[in-house]
Amino acid sequence: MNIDFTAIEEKWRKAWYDAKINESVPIQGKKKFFMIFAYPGVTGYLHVGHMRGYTFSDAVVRYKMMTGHQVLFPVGTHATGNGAISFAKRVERRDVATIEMLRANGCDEETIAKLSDPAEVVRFFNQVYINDYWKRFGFLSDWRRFTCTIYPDYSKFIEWQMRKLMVEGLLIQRPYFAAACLEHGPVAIDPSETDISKGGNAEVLEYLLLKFDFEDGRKLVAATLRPETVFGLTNFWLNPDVEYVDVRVDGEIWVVSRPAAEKLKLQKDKVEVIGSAHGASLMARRCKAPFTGKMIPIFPSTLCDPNVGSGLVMSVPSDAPVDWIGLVELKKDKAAGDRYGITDQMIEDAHPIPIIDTPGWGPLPAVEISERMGITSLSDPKLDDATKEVYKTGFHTGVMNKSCGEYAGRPVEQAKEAMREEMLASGQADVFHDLSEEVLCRCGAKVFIKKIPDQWFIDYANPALTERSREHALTMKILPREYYDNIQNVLEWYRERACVRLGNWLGTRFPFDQRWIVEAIADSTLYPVYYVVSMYANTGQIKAEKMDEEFFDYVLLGKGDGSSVAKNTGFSRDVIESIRKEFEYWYPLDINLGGKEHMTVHFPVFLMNHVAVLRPQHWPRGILVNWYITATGGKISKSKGGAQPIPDAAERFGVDAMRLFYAHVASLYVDVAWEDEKVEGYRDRLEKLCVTVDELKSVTTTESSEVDAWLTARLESRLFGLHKYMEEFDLRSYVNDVYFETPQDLRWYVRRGGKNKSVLMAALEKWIPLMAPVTPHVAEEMWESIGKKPFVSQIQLASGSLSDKVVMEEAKERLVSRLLEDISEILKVTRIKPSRIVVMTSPSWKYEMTADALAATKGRPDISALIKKAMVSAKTPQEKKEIPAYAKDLVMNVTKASPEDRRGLAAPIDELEVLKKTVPFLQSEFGCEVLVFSASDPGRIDPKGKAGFARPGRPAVYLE
RNA sequence: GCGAGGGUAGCCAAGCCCGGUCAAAGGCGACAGACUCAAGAUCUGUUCCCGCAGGGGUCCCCCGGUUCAAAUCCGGGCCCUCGCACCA
Repeated sequence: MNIDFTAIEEKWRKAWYDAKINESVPIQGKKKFFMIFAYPGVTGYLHVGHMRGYTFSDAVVRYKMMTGHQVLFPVGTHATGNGAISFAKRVERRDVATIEMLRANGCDEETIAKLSDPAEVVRFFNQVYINDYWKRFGFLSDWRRFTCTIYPDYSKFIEWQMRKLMVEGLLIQRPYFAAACLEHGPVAIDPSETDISKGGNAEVLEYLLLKFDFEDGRKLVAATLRPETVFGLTNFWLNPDVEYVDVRVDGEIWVVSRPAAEKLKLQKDKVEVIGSAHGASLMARRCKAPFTGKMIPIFPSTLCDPNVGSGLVMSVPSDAPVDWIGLVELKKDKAAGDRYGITDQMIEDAHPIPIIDTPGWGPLPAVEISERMGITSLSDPKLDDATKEVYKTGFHTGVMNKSCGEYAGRPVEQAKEAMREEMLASGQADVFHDLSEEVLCRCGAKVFIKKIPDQWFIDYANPALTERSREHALTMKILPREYYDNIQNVLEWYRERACVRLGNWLGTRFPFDQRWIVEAIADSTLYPVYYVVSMYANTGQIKAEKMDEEFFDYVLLGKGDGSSVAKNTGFSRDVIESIRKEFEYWYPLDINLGGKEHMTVHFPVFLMNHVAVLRPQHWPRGILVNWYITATGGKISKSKGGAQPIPDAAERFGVDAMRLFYAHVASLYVDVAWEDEKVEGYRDRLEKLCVTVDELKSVTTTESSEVDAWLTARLESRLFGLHKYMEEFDLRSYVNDVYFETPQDLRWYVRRGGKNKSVLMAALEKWIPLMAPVTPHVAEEMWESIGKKPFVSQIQLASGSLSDKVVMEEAKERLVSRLLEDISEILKVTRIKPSRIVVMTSPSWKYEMTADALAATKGRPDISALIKKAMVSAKTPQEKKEIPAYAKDLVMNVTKASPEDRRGLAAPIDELEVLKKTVPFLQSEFGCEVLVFSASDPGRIDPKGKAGFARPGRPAVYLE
């Protein structure tokens, strides 16, 4: 069969949206379910991987809709930041990759021309996301509520949120050191290099500047990451070929390199270059080390890079391989020594001083590792690794040794921090930020670290807020389970977070200072709230410019007076009241689903902002995290492309096949590679199911059979299990049952001789709706094909049950299928072609003993009690002989039995009767005569004495 | 640096929290049989090793431990992946 999935999708999509079944309306008194997925940033086309989480959400929402809930499933987009701006810039300068990517996605030239405007970029992609992705996939989202973070009404909401945070005392100001281009302001340093043209992997390093007193009162300033090593100082390094400058800082005169002076100007107030000093002139003189007061000589080193740190370096040859090798080389270089007046004795005096005891290392790790790695020259590239290794092990496992004064005996990790504080407090040191590698702005200019003296932060470290959030998180449904635990730690460790920024960004102006734009995380954490309001703004019933603090306070916090709000905003009182009522109805948010990248950023602040601003009854109730769909070779990247456009994939595989793939290919909580063949497999599966439905609905026979009751019961029990899965949002198990196990049931029914039209139709009427959450288009089509009225999407699913009757029917059929397996196994092993099969059910005493064993079970049944009881009522000597062995066997089986087996064994079924009715089926399966006896029937046919094998649930078999 | 997750049969992937139901679900692939003129589709069966009676052996990255019992718990090791540090 060749099914035109695209046509089916189009048909039902249109039908749903025409009938507006996606529009959310509160029904007071009815249960509600409110779910969102973390809206995507508008930075280009999405790829097939992104649809995983979105589709999962839609499936959950559809399921909820079919189980008695009014649902709200709104969508929006996030355009704050520089994504659209940098996209527009790439288009403007006709960036080849960007243009090609647009064309590959079917974008025409006229549109491309428009996309050099960021606002157009946002408008364009908003439309792409809605139409080409979400509607195309049949989402039952309420489109009337769509919002975007740069809409004016959304901005009003963000302003309100910032005001509330201010009132709560959660907005604080303090200095901050940010990467910035002097021309273009702050830039983001990240591997995708959206703002920059070089240096995406750079890190911001925090150096400590140590001040060394020089004889004339100036201070030589060395930058270091390891202040604790001052105890091992032996000398100072300066580059004789580099120009150094005198800089006036806070009344002191510092000597640093010229680039360092420029950087300092950006990070400290009133920094002034007042003179210059050539490195060579300082050679062989002495300076006084901070902290220890030791006098050390100044030696030349060409390795002092004026662009790194301060351009001056302190030398600790015991723990820094570079310093050690520097000394070794200097010793060999007589010419340099002579030139600068450095004697052998001076170098000799600069021998390494052991300062840190590190397990597994000798007293001088730098010397040791240089020898081990065979490093003898400063040009050896292995120096980097050597330095890292010594630093890492020393920092984590080292202890300051006895020559470290009051710090002796303290772990390096602690000593470092304590010494830093002490030197800063005494004015012997200062802090300096620098980038670990060169970073260039898009404009080509160098990026520096710049002090922002008055940066605003949201105080997520606030202890009360943290505590309340953590407590609330414990009451939430957070999946996967690991994250439920881990979010406690994330919340605990969460620190102040910069919430506004300068520069050219899209977003909302900070209400307390218009120079700032609210940062992209800060404006995307409380927003589920806004979907309640957005619909009214979209329809023009309320106007952005009038949405003031009083308005939001009233509808979201229940504060104030409705008539006053109406008067001041000019909005209709009815509208205001219904927004407020809707908010009270839909909130709190039941589930927020987002990718795993949100675990340490979005989710914690999402939670904390709710806790900070809203009333407790409106705090969120659940978080679901999804892992990624990756490309076979690695992560599918938005910017780097390489993945097929979503509409193309939809056309090629069918939307429902993709939806099925997402839902079933793996648990939500693992990454999984996208493979065309797999998706094709799911498409084939769907086609098969369509065929199955077609065949079953065409059955016209009305004869009843033994298995009619079983099929009905089976679906009851499946239904019951499915709801259990969905309580845990375990869509994968749900799909496995609906799409793979249930068709097996139907096949078994037919194989067993089931052919009753009305039983089959009843089964289809139960089964097809179960597919509606995951493959809704195909489900609607099937539903229609069996003569039902649309929409299957709106059918209420039965709850299912595990009643005694259901258990008994399942146990009966299990008896039959197990017998079938046993016989097949024996046939396989013996390679007999049977002429007759004899089946023997257990003697009654075995049933009795089994019942006793099951009843006794709390832990293990008592073997001897079972034996004693059976012996008393034993009728024959043969029986007495069998009892002990059987009892032992039974106890083992009962302890190991699954709940299902246990229920089956306990079910009161007459095995002899059931099996006698199965004789025709067995005869046709094996093509020979089948006889059924009780093992205690004197007339049984059992020449090889197999009757003893009989157990309840597992009759004995004799073949010949 | 700070933090998280993971290594299961030819492949993908459940199971692990709550030890016995586990030779380990399901899918894919492969093989065999049925149907068919044939192929495809579909259905049935097999797919770690041994076995002419429904059984036995070995197994879930490696090593060790706890236990009557470990894929599952604990300790150590090797390897992989990912998140964060004003991209969102």
